[in-house]
Amino acid sequence: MWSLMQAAHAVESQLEEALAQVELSGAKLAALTQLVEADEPVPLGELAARCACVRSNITQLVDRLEADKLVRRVDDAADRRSLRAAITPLGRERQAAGAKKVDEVRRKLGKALGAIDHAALKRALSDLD
Amino acid sequence: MWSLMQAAHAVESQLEEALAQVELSGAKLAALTQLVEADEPVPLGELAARCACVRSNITQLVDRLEADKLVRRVDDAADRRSLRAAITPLGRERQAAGAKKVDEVRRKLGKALGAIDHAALKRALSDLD
DNA sequence: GCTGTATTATTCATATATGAATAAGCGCCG
DNA sequence: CGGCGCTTATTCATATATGAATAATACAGC
Repeated sequence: MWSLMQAAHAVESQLEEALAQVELSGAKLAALTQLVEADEPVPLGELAARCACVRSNITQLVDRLEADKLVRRVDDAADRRSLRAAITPLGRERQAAGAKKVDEVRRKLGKALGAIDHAALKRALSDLD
Repeated sequence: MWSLMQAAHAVESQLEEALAQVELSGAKLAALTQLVEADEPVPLGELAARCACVRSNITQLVDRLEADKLVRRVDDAADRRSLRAAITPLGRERQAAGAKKVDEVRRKLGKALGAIDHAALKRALSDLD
């Protein structure tokens, strides 16, 4: 159990370090990736759901992304309560750069990680509910 | 890679949830456990090293543990810069309760996790440096 | 013994996360 | 239509983590 968590932690560190080289964090990249995949402005609540976190977290994350000029808040025409996160051209670029970094890490660690029993891991996951 | 991290994340959630039942968090239990194992007051910098985190983190963590009456700061006779974290009787009780909870989780997840290739995980760990 | 460097803990700013409380707007039901 | 309940996002308080800057103390070498 502890080795599992140590390994995951180590992988996370590698990812964060690689992403820092393009001025991103895991959280920021995750949000940007959702926006790229949606390919249209996404309501903040929806974004929270897709990032599997609570809304107040997204509020702050989008604050920071907006300060970085990677995302803009746009009004929702249909519902005045709702704001949508719209990715900027710079945001798209940054997301691509981040995805590339992640892929490099994935490749670098692929061999060692590939040796882990994937089926066992999946079973572990299903046992956690 | 993603399943590894998901699995670790899920295990962490289980642990935090179990620990919450005895009013502890992972971070608090880790610190208390170090103090129990040391069996004497530990300088805060030393505690930071053993918890694998930076000093300022320990400062805050010990603030909270002190507020919980689980730990006391005591002066170091030999070095007036240094403060040591001393576990209280209540702290010992709480640590024991927390360790028990962790063990329950370990047992509950042991079977699924046991099927993971431990050697592969260790190799992955060594490849991360 | 004094001075400069290193080490101690703390504070501050920041990032990420949660959950409770709040404010604003939507929509249904009577 | 009007009010009430739900959903929206935000704010606030808190927990955890990092790293930079600060203050106090220790210690080595002159």
